[in-house]
Amino acid sequence: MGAAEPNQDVFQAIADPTRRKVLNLLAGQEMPVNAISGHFPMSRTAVSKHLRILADAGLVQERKVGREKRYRLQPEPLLELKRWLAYYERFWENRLSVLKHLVEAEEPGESGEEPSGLKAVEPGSRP
Amino acid sequence: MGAAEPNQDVFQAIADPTRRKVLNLLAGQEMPVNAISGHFPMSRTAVSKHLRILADAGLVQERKVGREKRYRLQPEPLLELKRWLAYYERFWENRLSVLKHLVEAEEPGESGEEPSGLKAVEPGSRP
DNA sequence: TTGACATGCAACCATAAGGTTTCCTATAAT
DNA sequence: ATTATAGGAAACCTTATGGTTGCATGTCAA
Repeated sequence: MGAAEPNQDVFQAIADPTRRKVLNLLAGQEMPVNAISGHFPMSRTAVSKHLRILADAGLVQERKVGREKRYRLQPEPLLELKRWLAYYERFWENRLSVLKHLVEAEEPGESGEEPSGLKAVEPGSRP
Repeated sequence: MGAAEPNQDVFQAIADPTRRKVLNLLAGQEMPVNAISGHFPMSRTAVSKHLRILADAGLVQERKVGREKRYRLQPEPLLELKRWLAYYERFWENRLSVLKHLVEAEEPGESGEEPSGLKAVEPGSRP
């Protein structure tokens, strides 16, 4: 592994299924490393490395309590993902309104955007 | 590389910056491989492999036109990402609302709000 | 036809990524 | 003091991943 430099990419961080599961675990509560690693078939060290990657991406926050280190979810970096996604959202909404019923629990009146003439701009960089 | 098995993971597919840029290129229009690879500092073959990965993830669709193969965006698989994100959205919305309360410091009437005891369920699997 | 263009495939390469084991350092607990 | 617990760091291994070059194939243009 080798989480070399800080500020890892969020897309990269959530690419791994194990890390996504970790995020899920930490969603509800704060947890120490041992408790977390108990949910995985790999060594504690391996989980620890995943935690470092998540921390580098800013997705979890660590807090030392006694001899243990508790981790908690820090969802803010996911905003970048959300913005990226929002850019493409218009494309599929445009094409398949039939699939709309699959997108359950969607807020009504999200955004009334362009009908068709969609120009390609770098997603994630909005004025 | 070696795009071994079909049905690659979407999270994995969008983890690579090059592939995200490819998606961005294909957002507006359909493009042949050569035109796509023209936007990258790597060989055409390399881009072609990225296209295969995207295709395996269902994010692009190919269509043969004469001697060229045109690719177009197929955003539907991003729905999975959206659902995954939606699960975590509540967490940061929760926090932001707390922040909002702190900043505004308006009223003492913040009783019936966030119990903060959000239970962890597997995201992406909704009843 | 003959040749130029557009792509795919195979073989290969270097490095990153996920994992393991072994040790080392703090902090409790007895 | 001594021992047990929680976690991290170093060294190492294996496989994925991103990339290259060279060759083969299909298609359009002359």
